[in-house]
Amino acid sequence: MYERIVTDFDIRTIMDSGQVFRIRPLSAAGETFLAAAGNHAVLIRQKPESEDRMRVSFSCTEEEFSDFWNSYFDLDRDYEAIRRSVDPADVFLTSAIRCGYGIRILRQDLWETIISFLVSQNNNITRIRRSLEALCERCGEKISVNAFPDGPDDSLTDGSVHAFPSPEAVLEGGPDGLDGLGLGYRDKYIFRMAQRCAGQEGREWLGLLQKSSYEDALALLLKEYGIGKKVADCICLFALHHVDAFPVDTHMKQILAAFYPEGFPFSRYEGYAGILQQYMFYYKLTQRRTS
DNA sequence: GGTCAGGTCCTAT
DNA sequence: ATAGGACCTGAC
Repeated sequence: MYERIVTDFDIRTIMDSGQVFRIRPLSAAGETFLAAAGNHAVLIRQKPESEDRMRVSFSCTEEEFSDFWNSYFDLDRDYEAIRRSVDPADVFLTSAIRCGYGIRILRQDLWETIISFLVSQNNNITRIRRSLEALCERCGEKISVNAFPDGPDDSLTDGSVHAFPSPEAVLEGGPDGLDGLGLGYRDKYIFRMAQRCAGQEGREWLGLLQKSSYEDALALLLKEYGIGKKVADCICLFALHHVDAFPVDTHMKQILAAFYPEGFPFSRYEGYAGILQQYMFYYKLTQRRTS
C-alpha cells in the first residue's frame, strides 16, 4: 500500500467526468474504488485531509505507483495554475472549475481508449460501461488486485477483475465473437480496429500514433472506419494526452451555443483547452442530473 | 412506449 | 462540399 496527499484530485469526480469507463466504486457508500486500466488494476481510497487536500491510498507498492499510476493520473501537472488562469469574468467556466475540482486528464492506454470511444458514439455512459465490462469479462484475462491490509475487499483477490483484452483476444471469436455485448452496430468498428491493431504491424501503428503530434495523430485516426472528429479528439486527449484537443459532442455544442455565442476564447487557453473542456463537460452532466 | 444517448457512415444533391 | 437519414440497444 502506498499513500500520498494530493491537491486537485478526487477519484469520484474523475470517475464521473466521462473520460474513463473502468473506474467504479467498490462499496456503494464507501470511499473505496477499483480502477482498471489496460492490464493494471488497483484499489483506491481517499479521505479529505483539508479544504483542498486529499489523502489517497493505493493498494500497490510505491514502485508500481511511480512506474504507472502516478503518470496515469497525471499527478505531476499543476492543475491549480490551470484553474487560476480562467477568466474571472467567465461565469460559466468559473462555475465549472469549482464544480469539477479534482478532475485530472488521465493518460489511458491507447488501444483501450480507441475501443472505448468507438463504443461511446451515439450511446449513453451506463451502456458504454456495461458493454466494456462485458467485453473485458469475455475476452480479457483475469488479473489479481491487491487488497488493502484492513479492507473487506478480499473478494477481489480471487481474480474477479479482468484486464482489457488484447486486439488478438478480441479477434479470437471471429466476426460474431462480439455478439451479446450490447455493442449494436459498433461491433463491426471494433472488430476492424482489432484487426488494425493486432500483430507486429498493429503494434507499429499504435507506436506511430504515440509518437505523432496532435495534428498527425488526428489525421491518422480519421482514416479509420468508425472514427470521426469527436472520437479522434477523445483519443488524442484521453490517451495521447494532447491537452489542446477539444472534443465537441452534443453537450459541448449546447454549451458553446448557450454560453459562447461569440466563440470560445481558445487563444486565451492555447495549449490546454482540452482540460477546460473536461471541467465544462462534467459541469454540464451534473446540471442535467439535477434539473 | 417514445426519446435519447459524449457520432459516423452513406447517399443524394 | 454539404445536408439529411439510418443505425443497435436499453435506460429513463
